[in-house]
Amino acid sequence: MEPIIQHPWNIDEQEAINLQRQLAQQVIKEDQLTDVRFIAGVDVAYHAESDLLVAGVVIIDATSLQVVESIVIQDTVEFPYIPGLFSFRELPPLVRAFKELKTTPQLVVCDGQGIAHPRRFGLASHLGVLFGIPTIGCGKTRLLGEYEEPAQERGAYSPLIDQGEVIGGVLRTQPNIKPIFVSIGHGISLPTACAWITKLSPKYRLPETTRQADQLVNKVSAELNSSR
DNA sequence: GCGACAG
DNA sequence: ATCTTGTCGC
Repeated sequence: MEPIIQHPWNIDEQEAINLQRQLAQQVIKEDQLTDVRFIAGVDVAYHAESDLLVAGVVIIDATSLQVVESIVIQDTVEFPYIPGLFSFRELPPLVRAFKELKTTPQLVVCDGQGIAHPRRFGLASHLGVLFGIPTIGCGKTRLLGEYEEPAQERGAYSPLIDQGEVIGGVLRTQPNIKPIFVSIGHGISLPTACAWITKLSPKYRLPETTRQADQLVNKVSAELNSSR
């Protein structure tokens, strides 16, 4: 699949921030999902002491949660890790991986935040607007916002709030286990996003999409080291 | 100035 | 993210 909008990646910090403020206006916070049969999961692994990285995307069947396709590509780091500008580091390689997909997903789950971001435009929102596809931001930790501990039952979630605005949900995917941070990426509502992440996490804390993508890039990343 | 800070 | 072994527990 190809991006529906294009913009430069070789920009500086200030230009990146301006771009986020502009593109954030295109984020849709209502459900636009249609016949969700395939869901994509993405992740990136880095090589310490080098500028190499491995980006991967897996497609899982929405019903069986089994992997039906996976793409892995190797690339070089071109942007530093700056909280708030994460997508400018991981999106370039992920876009390359998406271009090689044969299967078109109807939903994408990202390892990082969606609108739970200082300018309401985290990795998930950026990827969603770029491809014009529904996305969910699913982070293991918080970037910003305050919240109350959610109930202990699986599927329970409490609002993540910043500046008096609900920017996401702190979701309990497994009973009595540390919750994860879910937020709207693009083309989906928070309740629907939390429902999907809960469905995608029948056995573990993290959804199958990110677990599978994680295993994929880590495996390839490890083989890369041993062969040197 | 100090503390926080997705991966 | 990555650096890193064993270990307590279901």
